[in-house]
Amino acid sequence: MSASDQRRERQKAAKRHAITLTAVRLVLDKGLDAMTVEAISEAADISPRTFFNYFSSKDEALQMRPSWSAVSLTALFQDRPADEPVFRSMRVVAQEIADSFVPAREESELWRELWRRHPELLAKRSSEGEEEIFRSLILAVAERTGTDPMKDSYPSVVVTSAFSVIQWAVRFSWINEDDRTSANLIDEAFDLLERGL
Amino acid sequence: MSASDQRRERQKAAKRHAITLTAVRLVLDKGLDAMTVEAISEAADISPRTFFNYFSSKDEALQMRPSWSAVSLTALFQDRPADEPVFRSMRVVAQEIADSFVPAREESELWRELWRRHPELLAKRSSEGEEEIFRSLILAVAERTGTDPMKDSYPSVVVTSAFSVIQWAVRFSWINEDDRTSANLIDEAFDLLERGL
DNA sequence: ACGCCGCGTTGCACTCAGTGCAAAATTTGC
DNA sequence: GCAAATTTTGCACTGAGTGCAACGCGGCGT
Repeated sequence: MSASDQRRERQKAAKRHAITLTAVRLVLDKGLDAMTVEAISEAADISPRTFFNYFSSKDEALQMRPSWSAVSLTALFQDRPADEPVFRSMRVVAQEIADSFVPAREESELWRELWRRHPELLAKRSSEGEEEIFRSLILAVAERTGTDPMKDSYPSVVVTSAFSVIQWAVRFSWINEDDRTSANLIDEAFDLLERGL
Repeated sequence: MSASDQRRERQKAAKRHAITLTAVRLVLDKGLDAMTVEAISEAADISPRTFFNYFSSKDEALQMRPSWSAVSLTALFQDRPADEPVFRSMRVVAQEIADSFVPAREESELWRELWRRHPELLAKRSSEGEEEIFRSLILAVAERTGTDPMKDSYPSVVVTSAFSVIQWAVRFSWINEDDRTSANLIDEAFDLLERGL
């Protein structure tokens, strides 16, 4: 039961991933307009109805599944030494997020081309669980600094600005030809924010 | 023609605004789920088809029309003295945006209640012309500092982090009971960013 | 071997958003 | 009051997304 349950999970994840790749190829092949649920389903050899067993919306099929969650990111932050400066700890979180946008090697070109042609897709991503991540991280920062996030702006400002530059760095590095990686860009941006604008 | 054209514009804007108010009241009354295009149209006494002559999507009816554009905001920035520090100029832009989220006095309670119950709507807003605003402002900043925005991160970091805290400030001030206005919060946040995190 | 069970897949019918087109209604200029 | 321009509307259609019930299939006990 546990063994076969896990196997099922793996199979399900694999199939989901296969559908995603099919969808990406379809978009690169025929364009975004041609990407109907029907077309994806046919290409992936499943029924349209089954598509929605794997994705709750059409767009979801074009997004990479994040390897982290609000919980794991917050844990990452909280596991840092308590006396480390808050903003230093945020860098660790930032790099973790940036890494999650690096696809497997064989797929790298596929995604790069998709994002180059349709940069909106790289933006759309975030807003999903973002709300919860923000709340959770802001609370964690407030706890570290011993302040009340409803009174002190610092935790909110740190988290929101950090995430905004993370998003910028990821987009920039994937859309443009540039020898700087998103990790590099995040470092540059964090340096600027740390020393003040 | 110029005279009556302008009148038409005003009438159209007024009608659009009336529909928006109808939609907001409908949501407060019956909930988001009940807000179908058909329901809005009926309440506003127009045909469903006409609804789409005024709005290109259902959600658009629940958003306040910004009083600015990429062009006007960039002009605002560029009209600042050339020797003023960039970040100082950004405050002006920030306050302009914050002001645009203050509804007319009689409608204030309506919007506040809507945003309190459905904070997503306050977030959804931005992404519309955001892309263009960012590009335009980043270029303006780069011009002021005499740098290449593809090489120097500074302009991008300033603009993206500024906008992220603007968004936070607006949301925070409208959702929570707090005696600080969004202008106050933006000042606090900009102080933090200016001196460094 | 038989039948039962659990689970993923599928078909079907339905609601609703959104669009193109052409006809009808209304407003405007003269 | 008439003709042109503009706005409103009906209609038909595509496509997303959902609930439900049926179907297929592998495992499991007897």
